[in-house]
Amino acid sequence: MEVPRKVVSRRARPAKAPLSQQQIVATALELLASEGLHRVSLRQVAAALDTGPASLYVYFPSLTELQATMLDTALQQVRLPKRKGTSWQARLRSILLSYREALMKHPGLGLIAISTIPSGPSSVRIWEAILDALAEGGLDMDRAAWALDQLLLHVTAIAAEQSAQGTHAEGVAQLQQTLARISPSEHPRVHAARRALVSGNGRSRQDWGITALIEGVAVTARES
Amino acid sequence: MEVPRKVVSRRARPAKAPLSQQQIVATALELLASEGLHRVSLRQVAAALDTGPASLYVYFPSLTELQATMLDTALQQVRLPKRKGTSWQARLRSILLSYREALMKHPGLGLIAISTIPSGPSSVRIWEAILDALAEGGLDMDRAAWALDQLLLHVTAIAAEQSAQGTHAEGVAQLQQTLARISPSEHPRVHAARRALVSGNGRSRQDWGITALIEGVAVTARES
DNA sequence: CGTTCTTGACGAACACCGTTCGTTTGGTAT
DNA sequence: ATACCAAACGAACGGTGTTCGTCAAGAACG
Repeated sequence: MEVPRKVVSRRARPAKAPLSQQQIVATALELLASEGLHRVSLRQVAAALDTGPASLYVYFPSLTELQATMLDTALQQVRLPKRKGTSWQARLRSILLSYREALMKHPGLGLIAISTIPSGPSSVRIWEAILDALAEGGLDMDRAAWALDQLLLHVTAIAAEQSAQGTHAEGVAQLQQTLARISPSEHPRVHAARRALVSGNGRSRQDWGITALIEGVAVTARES
Repeated sequence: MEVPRKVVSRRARPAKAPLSQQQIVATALELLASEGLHRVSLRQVAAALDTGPASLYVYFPSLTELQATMLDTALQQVRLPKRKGTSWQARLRSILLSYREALMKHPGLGLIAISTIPSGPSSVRIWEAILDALAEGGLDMDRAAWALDQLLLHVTAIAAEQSAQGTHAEGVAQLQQTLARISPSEHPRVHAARRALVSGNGRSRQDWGITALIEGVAVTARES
């Protein structure tokens, strides 16, 4: 049995790929949606583009930079409500919910988002909208800046948590087991709430958390 | 030049290590504190213990499990206030601040915490204290369970964010650069707040965020 | 039209990583 | 003294991000 030494003539593949930043990012996001985060490596993305890992370094200086671009691209889909008759809290809430949705659309993006500081053009656009809502709520600039940070942090954390759990759901089983073994005498509150702690699809819990944080922000605005 | 084939006699190293779970975890935490998170690999921990990576698998089935144990060990240091004359909000706040401090003591632990669901004995102890405070605040069980989840998530996110930034601070520079280029006409709010967005040591901002979230939780309790 | 120059593509290699397999070994029970 | 057993571990497998030097194709220029 003889090993064919020469590869297919370079002419066999018609023109190869032009290869561009956008194409790479699109492929990576596609891969992220179909496979998990742990399958999105530089090499896998390169393989999906039918090339080697070194080729991508022409367009991105590092994997981190690629991920940042992926994140910014995904954040383009965040919808910003027009300034209408709704309250500023409602507007804020709708932005944050859209933000969460954008992150969750590609599982794993949440973990990327919490490891980097998003500062792409999409982010700036979102910041503007959030600051606008906060200003209408009466927060001064410093408070608004703090609020912006903490609000986005919270939403990002929600997405990250879900990303991680989606990846390896064995941690949930671990939690259930722990809760089942709780001693009623030693930890009565936990024991009583052991069902509530794992109930819910998470969605309503997250919604409630976001609302609560906005409410808290509003309260500190009033008493300032 | 001849390669010395035989290693040092096994007798040279007096009795080797007894090697135990606790010792491994302690070494790993030490390594995490001194070096960064990216230096805490199975192999590095094993090397610090003067052994090979395979040896650790006797005590931990995977790196993830090791990290979970590290996390739980670190959370043992969270201080729970006695039920005194202070308000339930103040008690809750003090627990969460201690939680944050425990995570931040070892940079990188935050990222571990957000990727796993802490369910060790230390966590249960903390849950009990938090649920107790929330019950005093008048929250019913389901709400309290949600609040517990969101509060710990937020604190964990704070620690994770700081862990990531500490690892590679070049993202901060990226942010500063982005803010410097903001067009005043296109994004007036962001431009006006560009200083406030990077000011502060983060500590006061985080404190404020935690307080705001607690406040929000309290509000929803009142109106339930 | 022929030649130089630039730049994207990429094969190969480096130093890591988590994990597994099979063997060795030291202490304990028989 | 012997048999056993679990801890220790050397070596390897398949993966990772990144770097380096080379190659080819197109542009620019004489």
